Amino acid sequence: MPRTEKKRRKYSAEEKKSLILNSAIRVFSQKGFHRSRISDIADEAGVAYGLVYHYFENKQEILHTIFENNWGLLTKVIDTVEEQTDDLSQKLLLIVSFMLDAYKLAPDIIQVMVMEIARSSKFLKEPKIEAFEKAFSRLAEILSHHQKKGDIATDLEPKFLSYCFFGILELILTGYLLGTLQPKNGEQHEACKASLVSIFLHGIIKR
Amino acid sequence: MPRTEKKRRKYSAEEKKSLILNSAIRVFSQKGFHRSRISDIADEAGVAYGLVYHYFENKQEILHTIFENNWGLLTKVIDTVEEQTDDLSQKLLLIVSFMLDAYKLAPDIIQVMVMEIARSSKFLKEPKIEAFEKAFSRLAEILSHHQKKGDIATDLEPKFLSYCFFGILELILTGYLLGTLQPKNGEQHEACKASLVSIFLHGIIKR
Amino acid sequence: MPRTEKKRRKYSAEEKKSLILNSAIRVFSQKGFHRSRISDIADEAGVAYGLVYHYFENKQEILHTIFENNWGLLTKVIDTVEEQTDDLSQKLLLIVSFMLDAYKLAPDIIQVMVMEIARSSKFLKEPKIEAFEKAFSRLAEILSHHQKKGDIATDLEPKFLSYCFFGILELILTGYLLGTLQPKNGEQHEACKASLVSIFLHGIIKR
Amino acid sequence: MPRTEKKRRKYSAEEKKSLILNSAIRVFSQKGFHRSRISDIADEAGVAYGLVYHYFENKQEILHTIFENNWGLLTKVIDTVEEQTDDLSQKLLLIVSFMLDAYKLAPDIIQVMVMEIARSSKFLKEPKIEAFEKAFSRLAEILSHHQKKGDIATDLEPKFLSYCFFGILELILTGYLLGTLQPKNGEQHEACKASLVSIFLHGIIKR
DNA sequence: GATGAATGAGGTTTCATTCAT
DNA sequence: AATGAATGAAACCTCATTCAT
Repeated sequence: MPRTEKKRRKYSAEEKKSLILNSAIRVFSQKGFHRSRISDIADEAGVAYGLVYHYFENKQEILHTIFENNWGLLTKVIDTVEEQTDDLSQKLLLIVSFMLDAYKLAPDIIQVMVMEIARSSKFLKEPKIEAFEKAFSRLAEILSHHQKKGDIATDLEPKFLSYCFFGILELILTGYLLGTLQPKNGEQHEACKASLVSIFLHGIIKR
Repeated sequence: MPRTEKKRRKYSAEEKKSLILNSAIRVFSQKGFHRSRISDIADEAGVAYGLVYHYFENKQEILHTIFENNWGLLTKVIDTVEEQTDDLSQKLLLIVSFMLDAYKLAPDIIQVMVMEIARSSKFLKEPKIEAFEKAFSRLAEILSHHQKKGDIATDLEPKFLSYCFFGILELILTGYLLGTLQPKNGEQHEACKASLVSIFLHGIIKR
Repeated sequence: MPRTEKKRRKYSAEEKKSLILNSAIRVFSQKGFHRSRISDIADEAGVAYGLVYHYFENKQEILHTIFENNWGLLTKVIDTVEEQTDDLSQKLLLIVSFMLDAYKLAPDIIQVMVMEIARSSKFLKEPKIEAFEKAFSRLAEILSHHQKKGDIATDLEPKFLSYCFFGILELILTGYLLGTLQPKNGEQHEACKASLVSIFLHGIIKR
Repeated sequence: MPRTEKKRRKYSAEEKKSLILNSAIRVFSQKGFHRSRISDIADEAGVAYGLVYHYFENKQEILHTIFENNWGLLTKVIDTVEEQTDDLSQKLLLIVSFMLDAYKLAPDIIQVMVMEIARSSKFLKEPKIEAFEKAFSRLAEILSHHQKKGDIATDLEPKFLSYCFFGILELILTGYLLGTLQPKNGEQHEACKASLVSIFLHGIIKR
């Protein structure tokens, strides 16, 4: 019977959970959270739908886990940006890079984060909005620091700017996701990142 | 007493439809589209839920109607902006004004448009994405015109800029809606609009 | 105002009721009773659906009226057959003629009578089954009379034969209605009637 | 106590499906298809109504399954009749026997087949009419064979005769189902079958 | 761990019928 | 007589979740 055992033991518990989570991301991304059934996720993962409940409390918790796993990454990037450089434009480029590269690597995750979580956050328990808020605040702090340094015009509110910055990123990603904006590749992809930073820093006016 | 007749026919058909539509906007805005039941809408309007089906095919059509009614307004604003002025910054200000004022006047509508429609557009029928796309394209045309005039840096793609611009607006509104960003009033509200245009045109860097 | 009056008075009350009834027959025949909505009938008649309730108690009563109007005709034919001739085969031919001609003249009525009323009679109030029963009994009486006269084999139960006879007619009509059996025209239509009588009287065996 | 375990899994999946199907037959037969609710079926089967949807797409599919399961039996009987005997009257007796015995064994099934399916077939998807048609055609072929053999009068169309034959059977069964015709038992039941065959073959005229 | 049968709350939708105008 | 807005019971169906095996 060890042979059969092995077949079943192809994945460890943690791997199985991951498998289900990734299936969920794919399914949510394709059909949207509300239109996705637990059985869709289970089918995608190739497991019985009852098993999903071994690893997750309920459907909502799956979405929550996706959020936790990935939003943390952004937070971490923003947090470590300070350590990497002192240059404002470099800092912004790191954030832009992270997000656009993330789209390249895992558009499904971005889809879910942007579309499903942002959308429903208003109706969720407080903690999720707080998490969002934290990222915005951290960037605001960075901007505030540079404002004090004299890099940024003093009549602009850092928090407000933080929303502007992420707004640009979010809608560019949305355009990519909807297929109405063509994502670039290779060098152009990098140029695109620089462009975004430049637009935010210097605007679009020809100087 | 015919004038004060309270039971039925207080409203004309068109008014009743409007009543239901506005109730739907309020309910969708408070609970989100998926969490809203037809009976919630009917209760809010003070009618039997069967009546909702007298005026609308189904729940989705209510959302669709909200979209049609309001997205058209934005499209019209963008379309008429050209006739009002030749100045790029004035044009952008008109658009910004329309959207931020709309939030002031009817935050519920903005909530529904941004959260329920914009973010779930991927799952909607094609035509809706097209409608979105049209607004982006119209702005892109305007920007393209000014690029040719020499107002805008030539290395920037108008369509891309169009997404940046609306992205800023969208996330500012989202911040207002989530309550994480404080909307301003009166003069400051106007200053805020000018700020947004200025950020887009000249960036945030101190000159 | 007499002019307007006239327009409205195009139909008398009785004519309007007839109009609705005939529309109902057409609609029931096409969609079946349960799938037909009152509004379908009203549309077909070109009136408001509320008006249907001026002339009929409810939907069921419409069906009931169709039954009453038309089943009576068959009963009358069976009842008067005795007066017309003494010959068994002539009597049966009169009944067959009536039913097959009725199909030619008004297949919709036959459709409704056969499909909607016969089928649901089990679930209706007693009276309807009684009415059916009466037609079968009357024919049974006629057959019984001829049995006593020595025309019909004595080991056959007249009531039983009555069901056989109507069964033949009913399924031939059903075949016509379903389009799986080709109705004949003109002379062949008459020959068909004679055939049916002959089959019932002498069987199908070659003599 | 595992043997007497009463809560769940008393039946295998296939048995449970059968249980629901048989409950449906009973309910349809008593109340008619349209008047039967899914919950009636579930109650009759002693299960939650959601379970019905575990085994069947929808209500219509239940009816369809009943049809498939049982119409197939008749088709098979007609198909195998040729192998059993060369005598026309024996062949017809086998078919008559099958149908009248089926009524004895499972009047509910006959009720549903005759009342709900046969009579509403016009509104069902094409395939169902085709299935009916096939049985009629098979009998027509058999009759055609005997016509060529010289058993049956040459001026009669086999397809037409096939409708006559099934018409007789159908209305006799209808009489039984409506309770307006007394079904016989034992020997008389057998005599009744013979009678039907004889009527079809030799008619009712005293020779 | 794994399965999928079983449950039933919850929501949508239909449409016969009523009734003010 | 005529209209169609209004009502709400009724039924279907979905699917998250539980739980015996």
